[in-house]
Amino acid sequence: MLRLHDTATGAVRPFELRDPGRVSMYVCGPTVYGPPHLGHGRFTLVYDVVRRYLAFCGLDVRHVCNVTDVDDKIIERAAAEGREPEDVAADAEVQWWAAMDALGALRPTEVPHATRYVPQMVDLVADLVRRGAAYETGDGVYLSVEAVEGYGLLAHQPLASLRSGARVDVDDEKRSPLDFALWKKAKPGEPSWDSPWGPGRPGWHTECVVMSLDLLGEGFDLHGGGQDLIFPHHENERAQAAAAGREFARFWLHYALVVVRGGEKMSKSLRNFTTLSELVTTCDPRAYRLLVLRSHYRSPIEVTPDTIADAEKGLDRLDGLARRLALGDPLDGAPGGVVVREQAVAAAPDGVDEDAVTRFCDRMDDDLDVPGAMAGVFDLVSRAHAAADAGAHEVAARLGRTAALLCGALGLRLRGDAGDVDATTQRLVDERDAARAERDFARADALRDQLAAAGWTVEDGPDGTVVRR
RNA sequence: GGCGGCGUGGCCGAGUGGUUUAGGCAGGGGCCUGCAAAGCCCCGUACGGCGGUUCGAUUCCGCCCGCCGCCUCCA
Repeated sequence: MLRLHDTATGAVRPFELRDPGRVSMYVCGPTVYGPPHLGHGRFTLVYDVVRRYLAFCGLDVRHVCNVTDVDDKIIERAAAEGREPEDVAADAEVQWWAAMDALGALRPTEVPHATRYVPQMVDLVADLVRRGAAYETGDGVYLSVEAVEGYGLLAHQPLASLRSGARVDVDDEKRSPLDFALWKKAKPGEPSWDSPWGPGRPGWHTECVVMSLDLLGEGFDLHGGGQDLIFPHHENERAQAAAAGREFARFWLHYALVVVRGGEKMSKSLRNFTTLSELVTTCDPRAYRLLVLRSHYRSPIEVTPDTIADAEKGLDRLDGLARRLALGDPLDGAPGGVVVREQAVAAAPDGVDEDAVTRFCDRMDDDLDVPGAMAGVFDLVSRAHAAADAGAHEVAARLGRTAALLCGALGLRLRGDAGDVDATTQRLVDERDAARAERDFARADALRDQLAAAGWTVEDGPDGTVVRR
């Protein structure tokens, strides 16, 4: 039974589902106005792993991830570039999915867009006004946080102390500095929709309330995002749902942020980010997944050239086993693109090491201790090599297959092929084999140097020379 | 000012009240190899500081120091 840390209670507790066997999860996706960076990559990878693990356990997962396609940032960007806001959003969204695909993440099962839900948002805001929880001002409609039972639940702070720390500008029309916009009245040139309060657009927090409840229903299982969304975004979502008398998320799952050298968080506003497209050109995207898998989701990860290089080495160790044992990829042809434990165990003709799978799940069930689970995978790698060295090929195959299976469960594909070897390179390899057969080692070494200069690592195995990049 | 988190061996990074180790990377020794590479075996007696609880704490409690996050937009 999976146990998860819930931000609302601050405790790790059993992940009990609303509907047994089915998981409903909603994660706060991007505002599409610029290129996604490493932090967004972690976002996608963390929830990709959550989803895959739930599926691995045999659960049917609905994974909703919204796209915010109307927002101040988009409007500002459009104005600055002399473009239409919807074009800015559309282009940024294309970039978003390209980057997430490159990371090997499954697409969410549903991707609602804010602009498609405006009428329903208007209904929610009107309902909140009707209930006396929201009020109209000169520039919009605001939620009165005073009217919300338990405001501060996620921030773990009472209303008074939140108010004392508030850095927002004083607005005479707002009853409390913490009151937030549900509806923003349109200024000239801004995208707008009709409403009882005149033309305008929805505030940021409202869309997630409406879309999550529409798609997943009240009391859905899991709501997630980065730790930077806890307050005010998620607090304000919960506040609206509570004020509207709707049951909201049962669990709140927040992951820690990506930090740069020195521990400062990576963010667009600090301008210290690396885009995912840059990352993917400099390293194997699987290395970034492994980097994310090596730390717990609630710990910050430091991404630097050194930590990426470290992950690449680890990846090479995993790939090395796949090469040696010619392991297949359990994700190839997997229904839904996910590995399911029971099916995988049943399908493997020579079996898998079920003890290792159980240990893996024990670690994962403990609030997703992915690093602990991966330690077990690396342990399998060592044991598989040792078995192969000892000539116990069936044992080695079973252990190796298990390692590949568990990597696949976390969305990490191992690569067992050495990559395409071009004709020129193959000729050098053949020449080197011939030289070695004649014990002309000076020539063999010269050829190895030549191959190395071209970026190939040369390995002499029992079946002759093998090269790889 | 309020709230929360973190400080583990050269580096990254889990975990735990005590007889037996996370794991990866780097490093040292050995085996294998024509030499390498890959792989295997062995090696490092780590838990910010000061007190307290305890038979015993890195693990619980308190204080202190340092770092970070949130309280404004942000994955």
